[in-house]
Amino acid sequence: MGKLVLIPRPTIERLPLYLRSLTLLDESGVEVVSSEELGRILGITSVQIRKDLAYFGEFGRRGVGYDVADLMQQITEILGVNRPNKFAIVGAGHLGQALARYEGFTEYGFMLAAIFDADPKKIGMEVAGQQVLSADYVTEVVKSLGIQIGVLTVPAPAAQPVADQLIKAGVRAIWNFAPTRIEAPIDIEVRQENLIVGLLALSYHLAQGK
Amino acid sequence: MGKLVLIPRPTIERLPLYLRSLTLLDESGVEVVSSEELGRILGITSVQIRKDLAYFGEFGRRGVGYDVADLMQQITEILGVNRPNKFAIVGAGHLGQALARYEGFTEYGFMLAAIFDADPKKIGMEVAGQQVLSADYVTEVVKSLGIQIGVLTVPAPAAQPVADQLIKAGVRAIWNFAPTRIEAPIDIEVRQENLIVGLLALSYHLAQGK
DNA sequence: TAGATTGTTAATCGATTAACAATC
DNA sequence: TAGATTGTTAATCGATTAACAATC
Repeated sequence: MGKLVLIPRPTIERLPLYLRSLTLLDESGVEVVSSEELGRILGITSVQIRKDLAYFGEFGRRGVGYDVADLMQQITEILGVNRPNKFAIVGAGHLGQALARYEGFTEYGFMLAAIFDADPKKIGMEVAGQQVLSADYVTEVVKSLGIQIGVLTVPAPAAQPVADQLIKAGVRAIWNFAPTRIEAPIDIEVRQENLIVGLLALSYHLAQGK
Repeated sequence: MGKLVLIPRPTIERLPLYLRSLTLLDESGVEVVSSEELGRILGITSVQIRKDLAYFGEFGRRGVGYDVADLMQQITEILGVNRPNKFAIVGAGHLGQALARYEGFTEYGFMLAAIFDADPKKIGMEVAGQQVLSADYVTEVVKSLGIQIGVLTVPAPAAQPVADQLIKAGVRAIWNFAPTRIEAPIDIEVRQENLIVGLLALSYHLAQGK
């Protein structure tokens, strides 16, 4: 049983969009939505949406559409946001602090369990209800709190060593904002988020006069 | 002349990675690099790199490799980072401030030309050497300073109206961090950066016990 | 039953990878 | 010349879109 077909990465990345729109629809009292309507809201074709959902099951009713509350529930479970998820931030600079205070994460049950920094000036500071801890305690704290997700907002040279510590401490997923690739065992999910890429891609389009 | 072949989006997004690695190589005195070596550094196959570069010209020397300084220069021009690029941030919350202070952008010649917020408490605050201006002046200021890139770090409901103002003021590219789609004419390049997507995609992998 | 809309199979499109000729 | 490495053409792979049967 289980995943015989590999789910395309783009499909996984669209699920959060579906979830968000469904939540908004639910809040405005809508009970049923068609893939056509959902597609209009998100700027995605209805076929794409049906194809994506079909990877996980038959959630709709032919001739009718999808039950908003039910589909929300299904996607919530698929994405694993039906339970609190603890994450730690390493690097309490501007970006680390901004992510720590980002309310969107809390809405989906993500809890900032710890925030670390190597700079003595930052240690002890309060950020989003958490005291900044010394980066020396990453392994210890992450292990004892059972934190599963690590967010890296450290300078590039620190990224790999900190990632190693996080992995050793039991983290299973790493969200890396440092502009450098990190190596990790295949069972650790690493997501590279390079902000420079975003800005330079925009710049490219300006440069092409497009 | 010109773009007869459409450049794949993934190719454009890899160019900044090449540029970064080349800069590091250049700084450590390396003068020539092969696609093989560059690929090893970045975790990308050498064929991929050669294919990507070939869209823009013949930059290498067969049997030798690529001249680091020359290739840097070429990519710099392709990406349009060979001249100062002005950008404005709308939304001086935590994320907006973090982006305003992000030093990586400055390194590539991006200049924060203005930062705006609608909240009277934030107006007048100094962020990264700029006073936060009232969002009422977006159109006026963006137009008079000739700002071409707008960064949106406003709440979802404000995203579209602010985007409209930016476009009216002459912005040609928008980097949208608000978790909502924005509509824009096709000649305006819009990049959607949804942080929730990143975290939920990681969560998905945890949920699948992968 | 007729109309609407899903879920699935087949066709197309786009990007990556493989193979290899060109050439330094 | 032999070895190395690029640039390009062809093959493969993966994702999206089209077509349509199933069914509410």
